[in-house]
Amino acid sequence: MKFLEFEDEAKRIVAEACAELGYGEVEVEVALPPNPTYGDLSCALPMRLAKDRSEEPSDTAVKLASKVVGRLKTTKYVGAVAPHRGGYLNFSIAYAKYIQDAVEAVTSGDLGRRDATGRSYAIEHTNVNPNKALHVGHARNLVLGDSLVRVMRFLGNEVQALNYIDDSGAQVADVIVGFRFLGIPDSAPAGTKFDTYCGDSVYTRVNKEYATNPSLKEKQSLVLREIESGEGEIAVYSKEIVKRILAAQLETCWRLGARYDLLNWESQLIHSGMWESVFERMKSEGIVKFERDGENRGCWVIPDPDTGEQKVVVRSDGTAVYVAKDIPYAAWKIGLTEDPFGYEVYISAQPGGGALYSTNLGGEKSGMRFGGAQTAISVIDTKQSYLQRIVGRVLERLEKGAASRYVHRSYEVVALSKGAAAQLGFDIGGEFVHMSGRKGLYVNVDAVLAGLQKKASEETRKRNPEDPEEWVDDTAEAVAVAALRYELLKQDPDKLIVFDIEESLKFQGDTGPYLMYTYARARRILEKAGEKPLMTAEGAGKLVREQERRLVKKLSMMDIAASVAGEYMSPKEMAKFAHELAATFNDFYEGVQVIREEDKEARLARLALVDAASSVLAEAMEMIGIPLRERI
RNA sequence: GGGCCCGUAGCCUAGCACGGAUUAAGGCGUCAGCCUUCGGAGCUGAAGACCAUGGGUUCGAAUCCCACCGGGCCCGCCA
Repeated sequence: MKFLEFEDEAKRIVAEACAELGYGEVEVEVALPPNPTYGDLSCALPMRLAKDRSEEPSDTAVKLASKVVGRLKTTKYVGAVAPHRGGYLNFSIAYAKYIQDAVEAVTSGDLGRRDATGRSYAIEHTNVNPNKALHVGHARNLVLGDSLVRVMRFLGNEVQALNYIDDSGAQVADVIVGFRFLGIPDSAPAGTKFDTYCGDSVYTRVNKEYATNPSLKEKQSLVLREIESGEGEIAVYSKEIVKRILAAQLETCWRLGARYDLLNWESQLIHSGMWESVFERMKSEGIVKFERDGENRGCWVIPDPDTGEQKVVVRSDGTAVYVAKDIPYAAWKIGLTEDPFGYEVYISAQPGGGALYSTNLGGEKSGMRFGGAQTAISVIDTKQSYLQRIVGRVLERLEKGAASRYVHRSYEVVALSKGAAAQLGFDIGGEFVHMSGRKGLYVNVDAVLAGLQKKASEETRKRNPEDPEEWVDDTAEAVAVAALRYELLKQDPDKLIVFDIEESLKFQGDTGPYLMYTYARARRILEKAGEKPLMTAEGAGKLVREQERRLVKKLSMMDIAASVAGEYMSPKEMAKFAHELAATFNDFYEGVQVIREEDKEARLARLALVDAASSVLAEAMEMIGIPLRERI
């Protein structure tokens, strides 16, 4: 938004001054000064110029500044420039004009989507095996992926949000084994969600049985074969169970604010014929080779050019391994294969969102097109990095440049603190432990949300004693989602999160609820004012307080944060920005009166500033999926 | 054995991509303040860090390079 214009102006006049002084064509870089007393923007160019010409940096800075000053009449937003003895040029914003334009831009809906690239993205996330309820580790994937979808859309890209359903793997088979061979009833007791029931009571129990009952393990491979063939009574039954579990999981996903465009079923991928055709191409291009002897005798392998190691893709019995499913799927995402799928509506309207489609085989395309994106982003945890690299390498061999269009957005997993494990009845040795669905050592997302919701509803009730129960519940639910999403998103994806239940029950400080609170506070001012905000040149001229300037400067930098978030596929940038903006607003709130300001022009201008700040905060919150409420 | 990631106050984190300003930024916790004033899920102040360690590059390193210590993960004809 306006800050970028301010930057561009500063760069321009420095470049012009350099040309005038005979420094030639120089690349002008600017940065935010470490301390606001230096100004609003700084440029270290004099230091570099001085070094090349063995001058004193401060002399160069002074010389350059004197030429830059002469050009200030050509700038709208650069109000002053000052040399600093360290060799810097420091620029200050011409605030009267800047405040007026920045606030008006926001009010008229210009949020500076100047990075709109119009690229197409296929972003895959969530991808939970349909045999259990989501745990907080899955939630990290979902929050990262869904926020990325939101950021990319904000930036003007066309995004398909994909959710891959592994309906033909061992994990699903285990649940079917439990129902069919251990006589476990296939309906959950009252009050328990079906996904939770299958994960907690069926999957873990079957895995315990495997240890003592070898014949049960044989049943698993029987079930697995039937499911994979897609035919027979067990396959039909499994499909029904998977649908029921998925329905329960989607409730949790929607609760967390995620929406998808397409479900990709692994069972259909297998029967689509894509693997066979990709495999033929891999053979003819020499990407895979058949091993005649050695330890991989009888297998098709992909050799690793770096290490000389081999990755088996087709076993000696002719069946394909796991990664062999990923290759055609990846190829489909970026359009390296024909699209074999039809698409049908799976759910006509997701809560607060559009239709959710599903692939089908041999059906109509119903006018929808998926796959074939310019760039595919797969949100998958860091453990899969090795396999994802192999996929990328194969794609690159199939088509030059394809590897750069297939991006593995990796992230570290969520582990449990000693305390959280203890609450689940596990006594662990160290300070944290990795979650395990098989052992039942995991924290259920619905349970976490329920705990957060309970605490939030107490807080909300205290503040709003007159409001109806229903409103309090709904508000508390939103606060709970805000708290969890923010906590999982704000931390760098490369860092392990050690989840602690007590620790997560915090609504103060650097949290999602803080953002909601700040937004509600701002909206309250606008509601109570009973006047229409109006930014005029006269009014803008009266906003000379430090808190007002900091606020307008911060809100005018949202597009910078969004473009960084998009460039590095790092939605946490938006979390950081939202928090900074909220803190800046609260500082303004404490120090500056709005409604009680007697001067009408100043009052209406300040109202306009509050209006703009709340709009920008809302936009940033939406990009990370934090719910907006007028009151909380 | 090969590879990837993490290490910043008592605790949790930001800053590292593109190296800059003798005040390294937040949050939790601790201590001291701010409700006759637009919502105290807020704000202000204090104490608390030789940025794991040792070298190197540079006028300048939390940031780049090398080494090393500690922690996590990956390297199946499992999925």
